[in-house]
Amino acid sequence: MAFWLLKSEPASFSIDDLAARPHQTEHWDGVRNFQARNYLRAMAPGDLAFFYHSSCAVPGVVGEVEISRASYPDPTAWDPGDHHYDPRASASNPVWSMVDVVLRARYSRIVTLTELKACPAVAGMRLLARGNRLSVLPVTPEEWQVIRGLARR
DNA sequence: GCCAACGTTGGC
DNA sequence: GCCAACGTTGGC
Repeated sequence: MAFWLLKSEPASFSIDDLAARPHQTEHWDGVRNFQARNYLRAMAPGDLAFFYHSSCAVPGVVGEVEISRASYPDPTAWDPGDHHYDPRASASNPVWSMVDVVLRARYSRIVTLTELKACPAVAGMRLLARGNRLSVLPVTPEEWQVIRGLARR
């Protein structure tokens, strides 16, 4: 079982939006970066991921989701009306993948990016690497425990 | 709104 | 295969 971090802009899709979904589940679609896609493909049902709010007033980890379905073709890639349409993709050549997630925890407070930067125990995490822009990132078991602990403070 | 960092594209 | 141009991400 592995740990991950999923970024989302709350103006587009927030953890509150996920909480409001039927069964609190959602397709994690629209990823159009190959490295991020490969991480999606490495996910297994039962894996856990932090839900991270980016490009907003207070960026940070706001909760946890569980991967409820392993990766499968992302049909938004060959929908010409979709914002993430990719002309290379088709039903026979999907190119892009997505997973399903289900909400597992909504933290009572945000573990802010500022706080993570100030925490030596997670100084090496991928999220904090210089110039990092990936929307799907691996998290180590140690980082998972530390951040989860911060959430309870 | 600015800017640094990065991935992708396309000319050569 | 190189590299400049461009688009995107995301913090500030």
